[in-house]
Amino acid sequence: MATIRDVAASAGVSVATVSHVMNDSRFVTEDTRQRVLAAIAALNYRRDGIARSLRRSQTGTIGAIIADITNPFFSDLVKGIEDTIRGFPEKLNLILCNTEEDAARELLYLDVLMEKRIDGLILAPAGGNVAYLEALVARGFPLVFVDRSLPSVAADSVLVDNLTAATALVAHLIARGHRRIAVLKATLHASSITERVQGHAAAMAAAGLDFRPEMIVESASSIDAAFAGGRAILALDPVPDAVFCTNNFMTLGMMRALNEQGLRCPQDMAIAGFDDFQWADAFRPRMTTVAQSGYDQGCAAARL
Amino acid sequence: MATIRDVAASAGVSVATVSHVMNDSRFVTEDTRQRVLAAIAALNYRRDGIARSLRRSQTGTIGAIIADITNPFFSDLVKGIEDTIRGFPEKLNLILCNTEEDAARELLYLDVLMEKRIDGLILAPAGGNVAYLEALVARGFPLVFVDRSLPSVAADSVLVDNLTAATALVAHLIARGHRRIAVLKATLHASSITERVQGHAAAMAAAGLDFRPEMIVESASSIDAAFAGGRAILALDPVPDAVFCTNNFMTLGMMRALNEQGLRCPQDMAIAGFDDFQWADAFRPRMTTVAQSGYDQGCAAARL
DNA sequence: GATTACGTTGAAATAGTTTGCGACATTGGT
DNA sequence: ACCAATGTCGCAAACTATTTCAACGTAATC
Repeated sequence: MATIRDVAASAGVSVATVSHVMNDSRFVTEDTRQRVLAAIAALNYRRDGIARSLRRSQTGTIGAIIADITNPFFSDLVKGIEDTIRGFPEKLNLILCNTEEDAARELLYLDVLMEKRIDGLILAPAGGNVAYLEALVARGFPLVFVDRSLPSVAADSVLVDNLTAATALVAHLIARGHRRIAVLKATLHASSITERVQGHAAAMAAAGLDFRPEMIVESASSIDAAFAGGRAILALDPVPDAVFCTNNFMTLGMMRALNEQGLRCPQDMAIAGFDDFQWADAFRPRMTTVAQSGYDQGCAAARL
Repeated sequence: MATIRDVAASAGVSVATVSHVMNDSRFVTEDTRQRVLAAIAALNYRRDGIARSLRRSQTGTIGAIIADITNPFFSDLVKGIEDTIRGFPEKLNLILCNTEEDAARELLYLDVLMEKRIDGLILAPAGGNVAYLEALVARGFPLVFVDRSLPSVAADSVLVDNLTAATALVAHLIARGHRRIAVLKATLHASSITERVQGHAAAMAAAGLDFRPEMIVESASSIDAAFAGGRAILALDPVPDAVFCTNNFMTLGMMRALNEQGLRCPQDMAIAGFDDFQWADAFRPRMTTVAQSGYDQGCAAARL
């Protein structure tokens, strides 16, 4: 691999000049510039981004630590991030990490990303690691939360109004005559999920309906786990006439449980879900969902 | 930020010793090791991965250039890659790039990833850039293709047998009595897609059915484009009794077109698709699909 | 008592680039 | 002919961790 020194020697100039033509960082006569460019082409020289980063102390990479790229919400989000950073003149790119909602894994990733000297981080926090993150923003590190946030950490965040949206969604179910509305709740230490559950409670209370705690069924945030949770809901006595699913894994798992019992939606049980997915509109049954645009959230986070 | 020099001073040893305790690269007496560790903890020192990479000439990052993270096939694939590299003792991580099937963007990404000195690359080639890639493998750079490959580039690749799978799928349609089987083809310069179309032709020929070229409708690889393509197929005369969709975007677009016309699947028209998606089994209609595991392909590629 | 061997540590070279400072050359004005 | 101003470029010092080579101290051997 040719280095900048080889190019300089080949073009008969100093390494400083080569650096300046590559970065347009000061004036160089057209003649010497052409000589340098020719040498670069002849040697097939590419500058070494590592050495460059060391000197400039910025790497041109940002990190994204999310829960699960397999979840359409997050893959939309990542797409939004990438589409946005591609617009910048500095050639940024993205290091992707999946925590699977595991705070220990999040910490591991935080450490290695910091070691890699990323220029900024977009994080859907799994919870925990609060002190670590506080220290980060205290140092002035560019951190932005997405999808959820940690109250004690003073970082920008991109969020939707989960409480209002969930309240409206459950109120809609109530308006359509449903009374026994269960919740299939993902067990996450994420502010988004707890807010959605609060929305359910608020809507029920506003309609003067009471519900017992056992109508909130928890399951891990995966389709398989939600399937089991869905079964539990169908086994409730009395059986609910509607269920509010706190994210799209919950919705899918619930749907699967319904299918398994040969029940139909919405005749036998209505399903209202948080998170839409673009595939849904080609299929039956149609469900009531609150859509949040992962893509737009990704764009906003990247701009921050 | 503390440097290794600060740690050395604080522990009363040389920087060399600090380096060696961090890397276990030579024996250090337990006493001095403890002093060093204590100094590291006291200063909250993290080593600088950039300087480290410069010296060791490896970065611990690999690149993944794929078509579109929004496509469940690719997000499964990326998940497979990440789950696999997390198992390695060196802390690897992944830089993700979406080409949207654009060879020019692929080239851009190739350049910046090379500049970043990635240790390896997993690539779903958009086509083009052949010379560039040939030069890469000639230099001994670790490149592995995934989902598709470029015949002239001598790199490892992880592929499914598209021809056999597509042939079997179309033969299945024929066995169920379908005769006029159209193809909704994604316009990609990807070997995978052309092989699937060849599979359709092979199955038709084997059954003694002939089909006219206008029964192959092309559309860009997105749901919206495939929706338009699906309309075109429904406008064919005579109208086909089945459609083979070459990837999951095509399947979704076709389904949407069917819905729009109030047609039902499979009564009015059968749909067979390449690529399954895990959401599908919760919904109606059920379709015939050939499933390929993006996850497993990602694992295999990462191991290579 | 001197030499060898071994275990442990330090000093300095190294990686490839950016950048502040200064050197040299050319031009224009007086 | 001289001075100042401007234009163009080179030198060398950063940046931070790794690694080689050499040196030190201690113990063992002849």
